[in-house]
Amino acid sequence: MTDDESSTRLDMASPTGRRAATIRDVAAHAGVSKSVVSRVLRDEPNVSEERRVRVRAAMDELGYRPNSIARGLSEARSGTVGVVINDLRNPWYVSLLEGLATTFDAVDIAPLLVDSRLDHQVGRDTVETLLSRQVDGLIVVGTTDAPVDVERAARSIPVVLAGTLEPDLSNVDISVDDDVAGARMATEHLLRLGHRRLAHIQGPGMVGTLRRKGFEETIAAQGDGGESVLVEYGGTTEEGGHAAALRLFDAPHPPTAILAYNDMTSLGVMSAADDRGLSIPADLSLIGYDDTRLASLRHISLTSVDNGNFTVGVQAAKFLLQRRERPDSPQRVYRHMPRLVVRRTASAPRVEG
Amino acid sequence: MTDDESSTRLDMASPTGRRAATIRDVAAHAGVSKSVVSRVLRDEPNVSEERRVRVRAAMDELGYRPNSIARGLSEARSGTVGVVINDLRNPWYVSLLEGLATTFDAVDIAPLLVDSRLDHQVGRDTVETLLSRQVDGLIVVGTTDAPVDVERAARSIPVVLAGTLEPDLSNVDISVDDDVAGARMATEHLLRLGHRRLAHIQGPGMVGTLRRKGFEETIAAQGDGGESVLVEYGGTTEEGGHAAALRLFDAPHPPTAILAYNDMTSLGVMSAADDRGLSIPADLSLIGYDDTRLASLRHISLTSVDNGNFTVGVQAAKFLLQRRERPDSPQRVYRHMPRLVVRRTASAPRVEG
DNA sequence: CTGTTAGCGCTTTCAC
DNA sequence: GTGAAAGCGCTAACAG
Repeated sequence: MTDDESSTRLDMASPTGRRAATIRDVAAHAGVSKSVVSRVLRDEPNVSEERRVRVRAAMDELGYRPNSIARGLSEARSGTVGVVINDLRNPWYVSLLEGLATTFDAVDIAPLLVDSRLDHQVGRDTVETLLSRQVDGLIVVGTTDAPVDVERAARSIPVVLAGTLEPDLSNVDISVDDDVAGARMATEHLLRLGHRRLAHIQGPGMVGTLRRKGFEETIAAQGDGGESVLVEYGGTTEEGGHAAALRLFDAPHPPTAILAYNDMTSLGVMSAADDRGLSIPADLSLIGYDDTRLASLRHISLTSVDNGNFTVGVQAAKFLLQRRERPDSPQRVYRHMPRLVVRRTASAPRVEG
Repeated sequence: MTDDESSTRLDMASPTGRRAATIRDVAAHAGVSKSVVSRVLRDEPNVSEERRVRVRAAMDELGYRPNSIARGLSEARSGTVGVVINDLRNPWYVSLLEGLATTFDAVDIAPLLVDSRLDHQVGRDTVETLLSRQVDGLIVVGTTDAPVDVERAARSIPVVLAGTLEPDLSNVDISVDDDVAGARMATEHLLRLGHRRLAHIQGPGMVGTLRRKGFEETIAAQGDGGESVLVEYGGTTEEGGHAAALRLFDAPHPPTAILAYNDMTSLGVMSAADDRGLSIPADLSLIGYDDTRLASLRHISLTSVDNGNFTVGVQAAKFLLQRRERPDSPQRVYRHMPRLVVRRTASAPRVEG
């Protein structure tokens, strides 16, 4: 206390520098104990109104700003969650991130964003770094290249997968869209338009498998059995889509309609069509997936499946918050129902069949 | 010491839970003092090789993971910097972010990414929140809507502007590309192709002014004086570009070439050209700015000015690190020399003049 | 080289 | 209601 008194006369409000006011300074300035200030800070009830006011005033006068790091140390939490994204350059995750940020903001949690691809390049262990920063949880956005680390992390902190289904662990929640349903909607649309020569450009992983499944099952269930059905692997990139599309065009019975794995590969299909002088949608119908900002650009105007990534992000964040309360609760999966956004790249085929 | 001994028998290595091992546990396990462990942790020299090995072994056995929060509290720093972006949805910043991340990674600093637009919506004070999280610095990416907060922040921590010139404060460094030069390169390209009816779609702020300046000065300096020169305001969005382009098309002497503020507005120009049945580049040449991933999509293949955002980000991060050492050093400005990336949207005009 | 003693700024008992 | 004391996990003097 004695030295508190002496160090109190720093009286901030001055411009540059001076060490920032601490809870102790406020206490001294208001003539109360640290405890009282701490209680006021946390809006605890058991503080007389009079002193509460005094403390608030002191805080203002000193320009006091609570140190959330110190608080975290005491409370054994950091108020941050790690958000691992595999590649920032492919911006399908943007809405998802906004969903996360919005939800976490409300409970005063800050996302620590890391690009695992970048980390990988510099040989840094993404997850380990996050853990040593004491993140209160981990959100894995999209397919990760370090499933083992994720599993390890899940042993000590809540982990949620957003927009991906792997790695599937019993204590890791999942928030995704329903890829089978999304692919079904798109395929139904193409069938209804009258297409009978259809192709799918498949993407990687479980998500890729599910979208393909939705595509094939829908044709099997709703077609007349006479359809020609092609599938080519095209990865996730424009280049992959371009290459896959060219292979499809060269097939004996080239498709009149393509359902691509995502919007990026759709762009590749569009440029392949350009290369071959095929006009979209007159000669070729095309549907993408993700309904990214790309798809909605008028110049592109790509019919696409909206995967509801904002909502998926919100739900992922909620899962994390809930699992923080009950770490051992059983796995929960949220499947968002996607919807088809019809734009200008899909129409009836020029010639039937 | 005594109670250390007793609390030591937790012997981690077990799966779920158990409180994480601390420096104290390691010390006890290795039979040394906390100080020694701390020294080993920080790779200080004055530790005997033998004990160093013992400590390392103890760390491994206990699965020890340093708590960087606690370290930060001691060292009065957090190992994080706030990165404020005005709108995550416009992805021009992606490379810049990667430049930042790469540089900060190397010195073990984690970026705390916040979208000030989002914060604004929920009525949260972006900068204040970051300050209470004790960020060691602030990077403002692109135009900010809270220049006052930035100024306030600059009084207590290092602040650097990346990709923007405002607010211009004496103790705030700036890392940008040279917009006048970039616009000049693009305009020269158009002039050399033979265009004499040129237009610019201007963007907001200082950056917008500079690009316009580069455009106009180049024509004044290198044209023959007979050019027709138009400027329309188009903001930063596709919609803005679309509207501005339509106005230009309706002018008495519509341009044969347009330099747009950025790639997004260029996309708007492309769709406006679609609307009017104008073919690019046959009827209209178009150059964008930023050389985003959009521009490089084959289907778009937009000639654009590469602003070197990765480098700009790297330099911004370096400025921050340097200013951390010498907070009162004079303002420094890094201007990256951009370069023109020629693709398919600009060619010689169909008819001369 | 090593251990002891103080903190960093805050929360959290636990008496009063 | 309030305050004193202990402690979160680590670093930073300072004696030995």
